[in-house]
Amino acid sequence: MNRTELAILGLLAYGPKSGYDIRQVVEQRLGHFWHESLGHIYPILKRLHRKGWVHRRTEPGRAGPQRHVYSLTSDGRAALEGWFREPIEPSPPRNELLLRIFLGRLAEPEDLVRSVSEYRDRRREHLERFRDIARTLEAEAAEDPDLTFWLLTLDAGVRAAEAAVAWADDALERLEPLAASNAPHRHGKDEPA
Amino acid sequence: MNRTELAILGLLAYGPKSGYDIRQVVEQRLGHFWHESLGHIYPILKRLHRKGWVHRRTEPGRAGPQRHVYSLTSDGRAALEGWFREPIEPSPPRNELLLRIFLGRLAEPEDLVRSVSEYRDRRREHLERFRDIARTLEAEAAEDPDLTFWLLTLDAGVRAAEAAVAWADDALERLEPLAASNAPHRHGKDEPA
DNA sequence: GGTCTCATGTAAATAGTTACATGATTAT
DNA sequence: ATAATCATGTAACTATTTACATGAGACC
Repeated sequence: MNRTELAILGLLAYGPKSGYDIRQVVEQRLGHFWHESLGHIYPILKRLHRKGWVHRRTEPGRAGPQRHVYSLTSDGRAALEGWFREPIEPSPPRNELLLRIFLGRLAEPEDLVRSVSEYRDRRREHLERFRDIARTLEAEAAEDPDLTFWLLTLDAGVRAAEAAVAWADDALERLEPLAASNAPHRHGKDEPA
Repeated sequence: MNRTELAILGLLAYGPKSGYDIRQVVEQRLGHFWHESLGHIYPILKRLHRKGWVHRRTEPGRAGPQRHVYSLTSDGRAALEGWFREPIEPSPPRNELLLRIFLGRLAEPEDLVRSVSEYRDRRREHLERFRDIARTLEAEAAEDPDLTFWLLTLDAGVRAAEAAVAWADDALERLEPLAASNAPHRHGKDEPA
């Protein structure tokens, strides 16, 4: 069962939505751990409809483009519930920064330092953003029955970002000396064995 | 420029390899942050050859299947060096566990608890494995010029896994009470708004 | 004799992104 | 006027996995 299908079913369980709506929700609420493009959402909605997991209604009395609103059918809800019962299998890792570090001996140390710095900055921004959102949610959605779950996803983001920043700080301490000793007088780079 | 192409170029920079060899190295050395399947490696090698980034040599005097050994050309090395100079753009997130947590109100709390427990166990195993490998490397490859870089990738894994386990522990503390109050007397599940 | 590892590759399918195409409404 | 937002969808492309197909040699 496709992950995108599940994500969409999950969001529809909270109420009917158009493809465009789904995109908004994914971007605004799931953005820190999930991503979907419109070019993917529309075909998947079509597929879900073919399978009978969603019902499609065209909003009447609209000028311009038609608005199609989708809602969960009972089959769709059953599929969603089935997913919750299934184990999650880890997705194969692909961390481009770590690939670059691993091959680090082939690179100019300054390039590694820059790569890690940029990563650290990005993760620091995430950290602040996640904390901000968590604070806002705690204040403005204090009564929401979903609050616990949302805070858990944010906390996961915060912890991961903290660990990433701490790693990057440490990595920079080890990489900067290499760049410093390399910079003053540059000959040709050593060929790897 | 394709990430798999880069990974393969990077490994070939350490010496000529066959597709099969590359698979072994990816699995054994890059396994904690990178993945490639054979069905992907072979076509990519073909493509790299077409682009003139690798040279292909068929090993003579072998019975059975031919062994094709690839090595970097200077164009290939240039491509690799270009990559080091380029910024890394973050890949769109897709965290299935967090998706499940986010939609948690739709699930049975026990299912959430199980999902998080399994995740925690998996990450704990990673943690031990990474620490093991780091210890082994420090002892057996103390002189290797790549050691620093390898240890950095492992440290990233260790820190990420530690943060993940800590998060999971905390999440379980918040989710288990929900499961407990749910389990004794189960009526129908509440419908979401 | 059977299974594991070595060794290559192709084919089919799935997943997903980006660019294209269209056009109304609303705010500046 | 013009840009942004609302709104849908398709087409082309890229990436990637899994299954299939083949066969030798080594080990048990």
